[in-house]
Amino acid sequence: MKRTNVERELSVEKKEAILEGAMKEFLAQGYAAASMDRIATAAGVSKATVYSHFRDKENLFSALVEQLVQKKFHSIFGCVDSQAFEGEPKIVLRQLATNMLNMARGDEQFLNFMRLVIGESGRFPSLAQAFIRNVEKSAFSKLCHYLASRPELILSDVEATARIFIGTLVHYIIVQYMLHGGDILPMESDRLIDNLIKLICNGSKIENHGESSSTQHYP
Amino acid sequence: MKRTNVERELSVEKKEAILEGAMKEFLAQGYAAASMDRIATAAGVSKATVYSHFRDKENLFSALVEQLVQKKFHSIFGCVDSQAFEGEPKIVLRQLATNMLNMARGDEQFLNFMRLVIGESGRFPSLAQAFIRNVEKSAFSKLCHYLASRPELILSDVEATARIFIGTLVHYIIVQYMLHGGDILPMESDRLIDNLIKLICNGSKIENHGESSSTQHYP
DNA sequence: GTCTATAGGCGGATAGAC
DNA sequence: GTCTATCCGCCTATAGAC
Repeated sequence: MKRTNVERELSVEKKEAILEGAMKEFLAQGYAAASMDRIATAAGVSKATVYSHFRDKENLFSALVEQLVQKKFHSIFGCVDSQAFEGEPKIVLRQLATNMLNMARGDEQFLNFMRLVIGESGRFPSLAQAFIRNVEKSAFSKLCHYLASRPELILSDVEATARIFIGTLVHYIIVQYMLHGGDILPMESDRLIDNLIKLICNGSKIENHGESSSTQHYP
Repeated sequence: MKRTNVERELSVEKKEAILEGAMKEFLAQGYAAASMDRIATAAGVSKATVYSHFRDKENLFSALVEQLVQKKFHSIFGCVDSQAFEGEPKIVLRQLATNMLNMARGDEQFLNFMRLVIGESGRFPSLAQAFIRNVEKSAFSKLCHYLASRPELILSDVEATARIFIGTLVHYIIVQYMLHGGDILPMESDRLIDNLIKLICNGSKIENHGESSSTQHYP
């Protein structure tokens, strides 16, 4: 019985090593160009061991992306503790936006993960949806709750406002960092953030034609 | 001499056929999974003919993306004639946003093109930059000029505002259409557009601390 | 469970006839 | 310029020993 436990633990260690090797290979090469040989080598196991833990390449890829989506990139605001969502909007929103852009800038692993999810979203729609469910939705939901909790923000539509906020920042990350647009369309991140916050915090004196936003629950 | 001309024309036709076949294959399969055999078959020529027109797979891919970037997807506002950029902001901006989302929704060819450019932007940075230079920059520039031409819009920063407008819509396209988020994070496009336009058109009573915006020229 | 060795196929790229 | 036929390597996946 003792030997079985040891073997189980070894097996689990190998499985984790395989996922780690797969991460390096898939993030660097993309799905199609990734090689099971190189994954095995990077994990320090034989190719047959890889196939004993994962049915085929597709299966390994799915397992990897689901793991990354649930653990490593659980939220776009991943590096932001929940207590940061308390305080004046101008301060909190600036902090949030700054953290988001600083996290993405230069983090080639994160940028490659986004490239992979978007690039394969046509052939792996369920993985793209897993990404939405975990990363995008949790960030969106957190921001909606915060926006709705601040009475000084009289927003006619909290969800739409959250989309504008996140969309502006994600698009900035895509153009400047992922697509290497920094030299072609330069724009200081602080300048964008300043204007985004001004728009949201000052431009909210509009008629509230929606349902009461007191007991609303966001996705 | 006459035979030479005929041969030249045939050759040009074949080259165009190859690019057309390459478009189908690359947009459907991505770069790495695309096959030169299938491209040749789709173009109705032999594989050797493909290699007589293009040095290798990378070369063909680059030529294709550059062509698509310059011709087919020259502007995100591609389907919008320039004369549409005249009139009241609330009307023009709504028309612009609506056209943009309608163009992207369901156009699998366009969505696959975006997936390809983003997905390969790590391994083909110069193609991503070609995309920025042609598509993103021209849309951005048009919008900046329009925003600056409307005196009723007192925007403290035209370029930042244009980024917010385009970023919000591009992010919507990515989440809803490319990543299949429509069922997970539903949001009517009109609802987002309404709020975006309200924010830009009503929330612009802010101090103008920038340089005069009368004779500014945008990228 | 893990390994070595190998099957079997499809990939990109080319030689040489016409 | 275009074709047919072919080279050779790397790919995914598996068989069988330990």
